[in-house]
Amino acid sequence: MGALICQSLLMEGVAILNTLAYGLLSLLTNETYSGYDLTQRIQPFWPAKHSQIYPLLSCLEQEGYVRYELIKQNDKPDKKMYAITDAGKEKLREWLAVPPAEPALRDELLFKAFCLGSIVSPQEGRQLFEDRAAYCRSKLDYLDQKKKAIQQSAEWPSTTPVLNSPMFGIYILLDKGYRRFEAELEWCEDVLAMLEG
Amino acid sequence: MGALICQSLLMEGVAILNTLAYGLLSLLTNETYSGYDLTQRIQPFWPAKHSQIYPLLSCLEQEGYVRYELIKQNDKPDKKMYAITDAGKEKLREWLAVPPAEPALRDELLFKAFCLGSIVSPQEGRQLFEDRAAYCRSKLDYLDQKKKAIQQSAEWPSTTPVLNSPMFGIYILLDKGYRRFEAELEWCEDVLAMLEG
DNA sequence: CTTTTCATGTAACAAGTTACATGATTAA
DNA sequence: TTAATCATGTAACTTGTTACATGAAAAG
Repeated sequence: MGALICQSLLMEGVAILNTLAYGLLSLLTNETYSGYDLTQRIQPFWPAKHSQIYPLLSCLEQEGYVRYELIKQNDKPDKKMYAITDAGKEKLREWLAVPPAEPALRDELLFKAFCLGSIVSPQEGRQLFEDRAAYCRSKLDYLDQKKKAIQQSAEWPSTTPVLNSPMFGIYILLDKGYRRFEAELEWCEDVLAMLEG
Repeated sequence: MGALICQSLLMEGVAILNTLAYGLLSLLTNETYSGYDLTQRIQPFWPAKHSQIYPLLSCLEQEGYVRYELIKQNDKPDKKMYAITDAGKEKLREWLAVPPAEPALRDELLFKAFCLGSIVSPQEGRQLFEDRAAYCRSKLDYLDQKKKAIQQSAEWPSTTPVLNSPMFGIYILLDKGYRRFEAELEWCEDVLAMLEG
């Protein structure tokens, strides 16, 4: 798949990148990361497996949007640390100005919840929503911890988020995640209350 | 693609269905729908195009999980009204007991928001978040309207949602959507305030 | 007069997942 | 001793999107 993108060029010789590729470039704007790092960090924004990331990275490298340095390690396997190039930044800047596509949420719990009035028993429903509530709580714990870590870091000068800080982007995304799971947890708790009474 | 699923059988001769297939069966538990109807109604829960729905429906029909009646229309094209069969309900019931996979959210705005601290100008940021806020408001309007329509319908006996009603499932999903976009809108407004001050 | 809605389908392609492949270190 | 973590890659497959194909009615 990666190979195909590398070859697919517009008439002017401009490579066409997909959202995942722009996502990788976005993550690389502040720091250098290995393919392994990127695979983990991209999950909250755009779920993808390493088998999709690695070929895409070599493709971005061939196109000159990223470059890597091979880091030899003793205790762990060697790794390639990727950095965005000026061409990559330029490509990303163009994309940022394009209005984003509609967000896509795929959640099978919604189908199962839909069946609550018909073929799902309240018993099964309780199980489903208790599990999801627990999932939300674990996400909230994690995000809270991350937010606090940023607020205590050296690059975070004031109590309120500062636009000029490179941490600003990460901060508002953690905040987004927090609000998302907060709302979902409340929903789960309200549905559970309905299933009882 | 649909053809492949129709042929892929476990050793015991049991067809393997994907989430989209179970989603279609879920929607068919209360009412009969055409492929066209299903394509529209499934969007909020699991985005899919008609080119994916139609072959899947014929596949489900071949496996005996749904059945259709051909409805001839004068002013509009003829259509196939699909209904779930007993075998389909049994298949769905089995699936409902299986713990659901993690929800997958893919939203390119998140990447663009991430770049706010680095290469996105506050000007561009404002545009992005104002557009998303408007999108959320339109969704909230739509969902509010739908919720009110249910509350005023004949099948909705009391002021609070009733578990036994077949409307219960739809109601809690509309509620979920409402909370989701409410939280997202607040986030957009808070980020916009940060971009100003 | 052009676009949207209704309605169903297929073909070609892009995107995403699962499985295969390797291998050392470390924690449970 | 089993599993997880780190680290990179490929092959085979499934899932999802775009484009092609048709055509009448209604709304702007």
